[in-house]
Amino acid sequence: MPRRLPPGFYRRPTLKVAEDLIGRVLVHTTREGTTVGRIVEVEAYIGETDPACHAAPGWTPRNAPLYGAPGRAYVYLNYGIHQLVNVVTEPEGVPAAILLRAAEPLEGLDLMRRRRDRRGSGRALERMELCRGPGNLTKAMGITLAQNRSALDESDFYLGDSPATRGKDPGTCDPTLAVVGWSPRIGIRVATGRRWRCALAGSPYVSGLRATPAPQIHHSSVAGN
DNA sequence: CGTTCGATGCACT
DNA sequence: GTGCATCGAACGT
Repeated sequence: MPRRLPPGFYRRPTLKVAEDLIGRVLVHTTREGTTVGRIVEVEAYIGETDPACHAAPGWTPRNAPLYGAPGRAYVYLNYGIHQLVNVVTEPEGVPAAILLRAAEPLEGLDLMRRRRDRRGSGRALERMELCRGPGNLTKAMGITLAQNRSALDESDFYLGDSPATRGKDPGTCDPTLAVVGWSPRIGIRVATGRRWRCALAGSPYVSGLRATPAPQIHHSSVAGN
């Protein structure tokens, strides 16, 4: 079993946490079973001065989790349909979070398919499609608004150290060796100059491959643990 | 390939 | 009333 990342992991500069998150595993256990995915794509939303951050208008009941303790989940409803999951970063009081956008499915693929399966017609989803995109990821992993504010060091869903395996599939690797690229965040019309989307270079599990410019490779090896 | 567009719910003005 | 940190079906080329 993966080891949970401690709250201190999240109580750091958000861009650093974002980079460190690539290659970690997301685990969620429910009555239905356990699903595990390796994080390959995230986006940072930092502070009231970031116009794309939900904290831009200042504190509200909705965005309150952003101002709370790091290492907790911020889940919200998007477009009335999709539930998007973030992890809160920075010291308490600094509103910032990281949106989980895509993962490489590792365990519980059948359960993911059942959760994703759109009613009626449809071929079986490929592994690559199960957790690609923030709305798809939460659906496949069974994450809902019920997880809002939950503490990842004691919740039944959490982020952890990745298994030691690496390099079996294209674009997969250990977080201590992850080569990441930075690009503009997807789906927003403001602050497009901020390249705060971080993805595992070359991963086929990343979303928006057609829609966005290739991530800029800037670096690097991330200090593990 | 590509682009458009409807579904859908809620926070905030 | 407006505008989303989206998705995928349905079309056009």
